Amino acid sequence: MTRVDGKHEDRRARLAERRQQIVDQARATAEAEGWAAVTTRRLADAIGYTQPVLYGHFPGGKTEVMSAVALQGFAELASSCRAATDGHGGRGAVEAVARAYLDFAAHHPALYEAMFRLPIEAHFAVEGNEAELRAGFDALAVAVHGDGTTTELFWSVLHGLGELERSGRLRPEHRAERISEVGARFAPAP
Amino acid sequence: MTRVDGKHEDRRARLAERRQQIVDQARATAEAEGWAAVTTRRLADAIGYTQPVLYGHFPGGKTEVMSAVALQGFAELASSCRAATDGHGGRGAVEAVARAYLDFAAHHPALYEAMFRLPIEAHFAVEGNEAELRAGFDALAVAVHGDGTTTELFWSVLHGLGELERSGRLRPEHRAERISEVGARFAPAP
DNA sequence: GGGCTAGTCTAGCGGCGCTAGAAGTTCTAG
DNA sequence: CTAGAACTTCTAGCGCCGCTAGACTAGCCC
Repeated sequence: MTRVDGKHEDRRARLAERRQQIVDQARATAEAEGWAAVTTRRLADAIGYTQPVLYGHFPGGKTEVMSAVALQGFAELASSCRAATDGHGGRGAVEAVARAYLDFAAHHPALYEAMFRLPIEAHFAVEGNEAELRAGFDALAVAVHGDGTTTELFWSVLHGLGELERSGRLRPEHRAERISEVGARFAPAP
Repeated sequence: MTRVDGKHEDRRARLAERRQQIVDQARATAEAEGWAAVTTRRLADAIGYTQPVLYGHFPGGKTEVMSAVALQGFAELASSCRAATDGHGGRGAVEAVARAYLDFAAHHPALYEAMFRLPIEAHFAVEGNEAELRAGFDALAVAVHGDGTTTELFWSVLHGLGELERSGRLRPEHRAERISEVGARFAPAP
């Protein structure tokens, strides 16, 4: 039985590793050349297999791969925002989180795109994503120290800033000023 | 000479009309079935011609068509926001503009997508778009009555709210509350 | 050994954006 | 009046896309 279990274990591990390879490769390619350059053929090729193998791991095709990448993103963004509040409070925490959020969006544009450009149902279709999505929101809530509506507004500013900065619609040289003003307008009342 | 001019006039008019047909058809199809359903073949078919004719009007292909649709959108959004401030001042104006902006984004999701999902260079590549883009920003500036940075921030909240609402990430039943809070946080000092 | 299952691949479908070059039509110049 | 230039439009095709049916191997169980 141990042998059989060992085999099954092996198999599971091999599949899991390959699945991760796909996700990593997709993310890397997207970040380097954009999501349009991520095709099922290229992806399958990069891991040394053919398309049907990829579809074995992700029956939903490219969309499901993007969703898996996005899930990683949500975890990383939440963690970045939580880390940013360390040692800060009040307005300082708000600005620190804002900076962390915008840095994340700026440094991983393709990842951020997967997280927010995809219809949300695509994410919820995958098991256990809800907690991940929730965690990021909570990290913002801690910083602004407000009710749900305030947090939603805070999130919206950050998301809006990230998108507009990325598409070159805001003056890059005024970035620090914008973050400071976010602090002024969203700092919790003392 | 009048005859020759008349012919040329005719030709210009015919071409302009067909161009407009393409733009209108693209917009309608996108709004009804999403931009993925807008293909050069379908578009050409819908106006009773073939693909090369469409490419004669829009050498940049689908992207350039989207850009033309987006341009219409910028004009309409700016006009909506300007109209919203009429008869309001201070916080009232801010909330009115916010409501107008979000209504626009909610009622024309495909149009809004063309405006902001497309790289900005695509828009500037078309002659005379800069003024259109500027006009919308100015309408926001009037409402918040602040400097450039404040307006950028106000724009970011609206854009962020629009995108997150559209993708179902904010609680729909708290929409009014969010707009009211935008008013509270962005009303110009009296 | 002989059948069964799992894993993988080949080959193909329909559709995409885009374009070269043929064919038809209208205008112009001699 | 006619020959050719210029314009307009179409046919047909390229290479790529996401996705899938069915053939082929290799290892396991009886």
